[in-house]
Amino acid sequence: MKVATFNANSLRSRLHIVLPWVGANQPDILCIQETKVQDHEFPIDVIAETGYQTIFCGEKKYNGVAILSRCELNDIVFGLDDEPKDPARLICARLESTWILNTYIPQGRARDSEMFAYKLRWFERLKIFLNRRFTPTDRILWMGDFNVARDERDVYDPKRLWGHVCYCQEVQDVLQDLMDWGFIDLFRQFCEEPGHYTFWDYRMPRALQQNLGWRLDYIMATQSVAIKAMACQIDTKARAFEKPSDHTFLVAEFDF
DNA sequence: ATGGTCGGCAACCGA
Repeated sequence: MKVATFNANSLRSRLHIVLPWVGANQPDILCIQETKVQDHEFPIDVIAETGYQTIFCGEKKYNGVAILSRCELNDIVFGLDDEPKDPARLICARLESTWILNTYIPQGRARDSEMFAYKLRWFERLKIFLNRRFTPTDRILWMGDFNVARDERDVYDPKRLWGHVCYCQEVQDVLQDLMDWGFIDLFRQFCEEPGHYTFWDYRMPRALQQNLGWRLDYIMATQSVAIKAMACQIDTKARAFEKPSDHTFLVAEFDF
Protein backbone atom coordinates (compact mmCIF):
# COMPACT_ATOMS: atom_id res chain seq x y z
CA MET A 1 0.00 0.00 0.00
CA LYS A 2 1.34 3.38 -1.04
CA VAL A 3 -0.33 6.71 -0.24
CA ALA A 4 0.59 10.29 -1.14
CA THR A 5 -0.55 13.86 -0.58
CA PHE A 6 -0.15 16.93 -2.79
CA ASN A 7 -1.35 20.53 -2.66
CA ALA A 8 -2.00 21.27 -6.34
CA ASN A 9 -2.91 24.97 -6.17
CA SER A 10 -5.44 24.37 -8.97
CA LEU A 11 -5.71 20.75 -10.11
CA ARG A 12 -6.57 21.62 -13.71
CA SER A 13 -3.43 23.73 -14.08
CA ARG A 14 -1.29 20.92 -12.54
CA LEU A 15 -2.58 17.96 -14.51
CA HIS A 16 0.76 17.97 -16.37
CA ILE A 17 2.33 17.14 -12.97
CA VAL A 18 -0.31 14.95 -11.35
CA LEU A 19 -1.04 12.58 -14.25
CA PRO A 20 2.60 11.63 -15.00
CA TRP A 21 3.33 11.39 -11.28
CA VAL A 22 0.56 8.88 -10.57
CA GLY A 23 1.53 6.98 -13.71
CA ALA A 24 5.16 6.71 -12.61
CA ASN A 25 4.60 6.19 -8.89
CA GLN A 26 1.37 4.18 -8.91
CA PRO A 27 0.12 5.15 -5.45
CA ASP A 28 -2.99 3.38 -4.18
CA ILE A 29 -4.22 6.70 -2.82
CA LEU A 30 -3.41 10.30 -3.75
CA CYS A 31 -4.95 13.04 -1.61
CA ILE A 32 -5.06 16.45 -3.30
CA GLN A 33 -5.76 19.86 -1.75
CA GLU A 34 -6.56 23.23 -3.31
CA THR A 35 -8.15 21.69 -6.38
CA LYS A 36 -9.81 25.08 -7.02
CA VAL A 37 -12.47 23.54 -9.22
CA GLN A 38 -16.22 23.24 -8.94
CA ASP A 39 -17.57 19.70 -9.00
CA HIS A 40 -19.26 20.05 -12.40
CA GLU A 41 -15.91 21.09 -13.95
CA PHE A 42 -13.78 18.41 -12.23
CA PRO A 43 -11.52 16.57 -14.73
CA ILE A 44 -12.87 13.08 -13.93
CA ASP A 45 -12.32 11.69 -17.41
CA VAL A 46 -8.61 12.39 -17.91
CA ILE A 47 -7.92 11.00 -14.43
CA ALA A 48 -10.04 7.91 -15.14
CA GLU A 49 -7.86 7.24 -18.20
CA THR A 50 -4.92 6.66 -15.83
CA GLY A 51 -6.92 3.94 -14.04
CA TYR A 52 -7.90 5.99 -11.00
CA GLN A 53 -11.32 6.79 -9.70
CA THR A 54 -11.80 10.08 -7.89
CA ILE A 55 -13.97 11.49 -5.14
CA PHE A 56 -13.96 15.24 -4.78
CA CYS A 57 -15.56 18.22 -3.15
CA GLY A 58 -14.83 21.64 -4.58
CA GLU A 59 -16.03 25.19 -4.89
CA LYS A 60 -15.37 28.21 -7.07
CA LYS A 61 -11.87 29.77 -6.84
CA TYR A 62 -10.80 28.50 -3.41
CA ASN A 63 -10.08 25.31 -1.49
CA GLY A 64 -11.27 21.96 -2.84
CA VAL A 65 -10.11 18.45 -1.94
CA ALA A 66 -10.00 15.18 -3.86
CA ILE A 67 -8.91 11.58 -3.37
CA LEU A 68 -7.64 9.50 -6.30
CA SER A 69 -7.84 5.78 -5.69
CA ARG A 70 -7.21 2.55 -7.57
CA CYS A 71 -9.64 0.69 -5.31
CA GLU A 72 -13.19 1.34 -4.28
CA LEU A 73 -13.76 3.90 -1.54
CA ASN A 74 -16.77 3.65 0.75
CA ASP A 75 -18.53 5.56 3.53
CA ILE A 76 -17.55 8.92 2.01
CA VAL A 77 -17.91 12.10 4.08
CA PHE A 78 -17.48 15.66 2.79
CA GLY A 79 -16.70 18.46 5.22
CA LEU A 80 -16.70 18.83 8.97
CA ASP A 81 -19.90 18.34 10.89
CA ASP A 82 -22.09 21.41 11.40
CA GLU A 83 -20.52 23.39 8.58
CA PRO A 84 -22.42 22.83 5.34
CA LYS A 85 -21.08 26.19 4.10
CA ASP A 86 -17.45 25.04 3.98
CA PRO A 87 -17.31 21.41 2.88
CA ALA A 88 -14.40 21.83 0.48
CA ARG A 89 -11.63 21.27 3.04
CA LEU A 90 -12.25 17.68 4.10
CA ILE A 91 -12.88 14.32 2.50
CA CYS A 92 -12.98 11.12 4.49
CA ALA A 93 -13.50 7.64 3.08
CA ARG A 94 -12.84 4.01 3.91
CA LEU A 95 -10.53 1.79 1.87
CA GLU A 96 -11.22 -1.72 3.15
CA SER A 97 -10.34 -1.50 6.87
CA THR A 98 -8.34 1.75 6.63
CA TRP A 99 -9.84 5.22 6.82
CA ILE A 100 -8.38 7.91 4.59
CA LEU A 101 -8.85 11.45 5.88
CA ASN A 102 -7.76 14.27 3.54
CA THR A 103 -7.76 17.81 4.97
CA TYR A 104 -6.87 21.26 3.70
CA ILE A 105 -6.61 23.19 6.94
CA PRO A 106 -7.18 26.97 6.83
CA GLN A 107 -3.96 28.96 6.39
CA GLY A 108 -5.02 31.61 8.90
CA ARG A 109 -3.99 34.81 7.10
CA ALA A 110 -2.83 36.85 10.15
CA ARG A 111 -2.75 36.05 13.84
CA ASP A 112 -5.09 38.93 14.72
CA SER A 113 -7.59 37.99 11.98
CA GLU A 114 -10.88 36.13 12.17
CA MET A 115 -9.35 33.55 9.80
CA PHE A 116 -6.76 32.63 12.42
CA ALA A 117 -9.43 32.03 15.06
CA TYR A 118 -11.23 29.97 12.43
CA LYS A 119 -8.06 27.94 11.85
CA LEU A 120 -7.68 27.11 15.55
CA ARG A 121 -11.38 26.26 15.80
CA TRP A 122 -11.08 24.05 12.72
CA PHE A 123 -8.61 21.77 14.52
CA GLU A 124 -10.91 21.58 17.55
CA ARG A 125 -13.86 20.68 15.35
CA LEU A 126 -11.79 18.05 13.56
CA LYS A 127 -11.26 16.43 16.97
CA ILE A 128 -15.04 16.37 17.47
CA PHE A 129 -15.38 14.85 13.98
CA LEU A 130 -12.90 12.12 14.90
CA ASN A 131 -14.47 11.39 18.27
CA ARG A 132 -17.91 11.00 16.69
CA ARG A 133 -16.73 8.36 14.23
CA PHE A 134 -13.54 6.74 15.41
CA THR A 135 -11.39 5.66 18.29
CA PRO A 136 -7.57 5.85 18.32
CA THR A 137 -7.43 2.07 17.87
CA ASP A 138 -9.02 2.41 14.40
CA ARG A 139 -6.83 2.29 11.31
CA ILE A 140 -6.67 5.91 10.14
CA LEU A 141 -4.40 7.78 7.73
CA TRP A 142 -4.90 11.53 8.14
CA MET A 143 -3.01 13.52 5.53
CA GLY A 144 -2.95 16.77 3.65
CA ASP A 145 -1.89 20.38 3.91
CA PHE A 146 -2.08 21.24 7.62
CA ASN A 147 -0.55 24.75 7.36
CA VAL A 148 1.44 24.05 10.52
CA ALA A 149 5.19 23.64 10.96
CA ARG A 150 5.53 21.39 14.03
CA ASP A 151 8.93 22.55 15.30
CA GLU A 152 12.11 24.44 14.45
CA ARG A 153 13.25 21.70 12.10
CA ASP A 154 10.26 22.41 9.88
CA VAL A 155 11.01 25.99 8.74
CA TYR A 156 14.04 27.48 6.99
CA ASP A 157 14.55 30.32 9.50
CA PRO A 158 12.92 29.43 12.84
CA LYS A 159 13.98 32.59 14.67
CA ARG A 160 12.69 35.00 12.05
CA LEU A 161 9.54 33.07 11.19
CA TRP A 162 8.38 32.41 14.78
CA GLY A 163 4.98 34.07 15.14
CA HIS A 164 3.82 33.33 11.60
CA VAL A 165 0.29 31.84 11.39
CA CYS A 166 1.82 28.53 10.29
CA TYR A 167 4.63 28.56 12.87
CA CYS A 168 3.50 29.78 16.29
CA GLN A 169 2.61 28.29 19.65
CA GLU A 170 -1.16 28.27 19.16
CA VAL A 171 -1.14 26.17 15.98
CA GLN A 172 1.53 23.83 17.30
CA ASP A 173 -0.61 23.28 20.40
CA VAL A 174 -3.84 22.49 18.53
CA LEU A 175 -2.02 20.09 16.20
CA GLN A 176 -0.28 18.44 19.15
CA ASP A 177 -3.66 18.02 20.82
CA LEU A 178 -4.88 16.04 17.81
CA MET A 179 -1.67 13.99 17.73
CA ASP A 180 -2.16 13.22 21.42
CA TRP A 181 -5.53 11.77 20.39
CA GLY A 182 -3.54 9.05 18.63
CA PHE A 183 -1.60 10.14 15.54
CA ILE A 184 2.03 9.62 14.61
CA ASP A 185 3.87 11.95 12.18
CA LEU A 186 5.17 9.35 9.72
CA PHE A 187 7.81 11.54 8.11
CA ARG A 188 9.36 12.22 11.53
CA GLN A 189 9.22 8.54 12.37
CA PHE A 190 11.74 7.97 9.57
CA CYS A 191 13.69 11.25 9.53
CA GLU A 192 14.74 13.37 12.51
CA GLU A 193 16.80 15.88 10.53
CA PRO A 194 15.88 19.53 10.00
CA GLY A 195 15.56 21.02 6.54
CA HIS A 196 13.20 18.57 4.85
CA TYR A 197 10.34 20.62 3.47
CA THR A 198 7.14 20.14 1.48
CA PHE A 199 6.46 23.80 0.59
CA TRP A 200 8.55 26.57 -0.93
CA ASP A 201 6.77 29.91 -1.33
CA TYR A 202 7.00 30.93 -4.97
CA ARG A 203 6.73 34.57 -4.07
CA MET A 204 10.31 34.15 -2.88
CA PRO A 205 12.79 34.02 -5.76
CA ARG A 206 14.80 30.78 -5.93
CA ALA A 207 13.28 29.52 -2.68
CA LEU A 208 13.56 25.91 -3.84
CA GLN A 209 17.15 26.23 -5.04
CA GLN A 210 18.16 27.71 -1.66
CA ASN A 211 15.86 25.30 0.20
CA LEU A 212 13.97 28.13 1.89
CA GLY A 213 10.99 25.94 2.68
CA TRP A 214 8.47 24.78 5.23
CA ARG A 215 7.14 21.37 6.22
CA LEU A 216 3.40 22.00 6.16
CA ASP A 217 2.12 18.73 4.67
CA TYR A 218 1.77 15.57 6.71
CA ILE A 219 0.85 11.93 6.69
CA MET A 220 -0.39 11.04 10.16
CA ALA A 221 -1.19 7.47 11.12
CA THR A 222 -2.79 5.85 14.10
CA GLN A 223 -0.59 3.30 15.87
CA SER A 224 -2.06 0.25 14.13
CA VAL A 225 -1.18 1.71 10.71
CA ALA A 226 2.09 3.37 11.72
CA ILE A 227 3.64 0.06 12.79
CA LYS A 228 3.12 -1.15 9.20
CA ALA A 229 4.93 1.84 7.66
CA MET A 230 8.10 1.02 5.75
CA ALA A 231 8.98 4.48 4.44
CA CYS A 232 7.80 8.09 4.33
CA GLN A 233 9.53 10.46 1.93
CA ILE A 234 9.24 13.86 0.31
CA ASP A 235 9.49 13.74 -3.48
CA THR A 236 11.52 16.87 -4.21
CA LYS A 237 12.18 15.72 -7.80
CA ALA A 238 8.54 16.38 -8.56
CA ARG A 239 9.25 20.11 -8.28
CA ALA A 240 11.30 20.04 -11.48
CA PHE A 241 8.51 21.27 -13.73
CA GLU A 242 8.15 24.40 -15.77
CA LYS A 243 4.97 25.24 -13.88
CA PRO A 244 5.37 23.58 -10.47
CA SER A 245 3.01 23.85 -7.55
CA ASP A 246 4.68 25.43 -4.54
CA HIS A 247 4.09 22.21 -2.61
CA THR A 248 5.47 18.80 -3.47
CA PHE A 249 4.39 15.18 -2.99
CA LEU A 250 4.72 13.45 0.38
CA VAL A 251 4.61 9.67 0.11
CA ALA A 252 4.28 6.77 2.56
CA GLU A 253 4.53 3.03 1.95
CA PHE A 254 3.15 0.22 4.11
CA ASP A 255 3.48 -3.55 4.17
CA PHE A 256 -0.19 -4.26 3.79
C1' DA B 1 6.91 40.43 10.02
C1' DT B 2 7.20 42.13 5.02
C1' DG B 3 7.95 41.53 -0.08
C1' DG B 4 7.82 38.44 -3.98
C1' DT B 5 4.36 35.37 -7.73
C1' DC B 6 0.85 32.63 -8.98
C1' DG B 7 -4.30 30.94 -10.06
C1' DG B 8 -8.89 32.05 -10.64
C1' DC B 9 -11.20 34.89 -13.32
C1' DA B 10 -12.17 39.39 -14.80
C1' DA B 11 -11.19 43.46 -9.77
C1' DC B 12 -9.01 41.73 -6.30
C1' DC B 13 -8.62 37.63 -2.90
C1' DG B 14 -6.02 33.98 -0.97
C1' DA B 15 -1.69 31.64 -0.40
